[in-house]
Amino acid sequence: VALTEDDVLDAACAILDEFGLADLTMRRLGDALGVRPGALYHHLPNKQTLLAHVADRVLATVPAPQGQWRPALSEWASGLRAALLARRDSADLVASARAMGLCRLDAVAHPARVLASAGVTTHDADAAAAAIWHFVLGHVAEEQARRDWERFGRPDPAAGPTATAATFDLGTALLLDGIAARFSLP
Amino acid sequence: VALTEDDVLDAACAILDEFGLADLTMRRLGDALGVRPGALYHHLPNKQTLLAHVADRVLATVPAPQGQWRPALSEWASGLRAALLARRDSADLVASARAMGLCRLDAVAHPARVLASAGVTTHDADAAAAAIWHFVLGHVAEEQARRDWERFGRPDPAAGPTATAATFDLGTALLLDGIAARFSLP
DNA sequence: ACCTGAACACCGTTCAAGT
DNA sequence: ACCTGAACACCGTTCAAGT
Repeated sequence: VALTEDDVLDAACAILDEFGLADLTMRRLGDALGVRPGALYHHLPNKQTLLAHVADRVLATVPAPQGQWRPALSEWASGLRAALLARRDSADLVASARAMGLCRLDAVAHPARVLASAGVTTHDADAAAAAIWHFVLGHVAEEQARRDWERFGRPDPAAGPTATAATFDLGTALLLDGIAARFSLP
Repeated sequence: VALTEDDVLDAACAILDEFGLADLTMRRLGDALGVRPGALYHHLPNKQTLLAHVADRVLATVPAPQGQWRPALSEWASGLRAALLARRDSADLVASARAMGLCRLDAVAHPARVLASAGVTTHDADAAAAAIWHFVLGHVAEEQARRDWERFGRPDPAAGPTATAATFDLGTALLLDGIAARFSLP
């Protein structure tokens, strides 16, 4: 039976979760699928788009925000964080994939629309949604990097304040408070 | 004359600015210094710490915050962004270097102290400073990624809202408004 | 159409041997 | 102490040739 692009993506996700982004290599991927590295290029143009498709898979699992703006954006932020934490090293993946435009932009367009329909300028709504997006990606990137580092690093004793669920909740609360104050939303 | 660790870092910064992080390789670095790749390992244990030292150099140029909390944090945020934008691809560099603890933690400790001396719990101050940190790094990472992509990518027509100076200023304003509101600071 | 086999042009890192 | 020469174990990608 012939290989599918979905088969390749499934195997890529499995390697990612088990061994991390540094070990997700075209050769290892070929091995996992019982195929030579070159065969992968019949299903994907290059590694870059492979990673972009994995990033798209991750973002596809974050639920679209709905309801009143504040709970909607709050749940969107934690939903995005949960989706990223569920797939190892995916914050870096999504960040670089989005930069090259291969990533689904809806991810940040949806929350912007929520703010826009609450009465905020589309210009301000875009910027505010982007601010939450950047905070979440930066926060989770640090969480996942530390997780990778702990997996085979030293105990890493007094390394300062750690990025955790509590710092995440406070960060998003600050942004939502700021949105409420600056755009005078209820 | 013998090579210094500073010589290696200087050459690394030059390659970074001219060719980007993807082309900053131990072999190219050796070529730029007129030396074999293996010779670099007499001055640095590995590439990872080389990158961490470059990240430290970048962070060393961001001025420490002082004065009233709001202008102090505002200037610290834009100072951090300016320092990162001055060195190509440095946002990714700093993010990964900080994850492994090799980076100077003072970078985020200073703004936290500003908030603490304004009357905020050290716990909350740490989290709020980390929130600004994560936003800035996420924002600049996207700016630099897009800059890299434009350097030899397609025109990239309607790629949605771009990370720019305006979105940066609004994002930090939201965070500062949130800090003022949540911690009831003047 | 899909895959093999084999190559091309690279990597980071190590280490005996020279000076 | 510092560097060379040469190797080791990898990379992503391409492409004729097979089926």
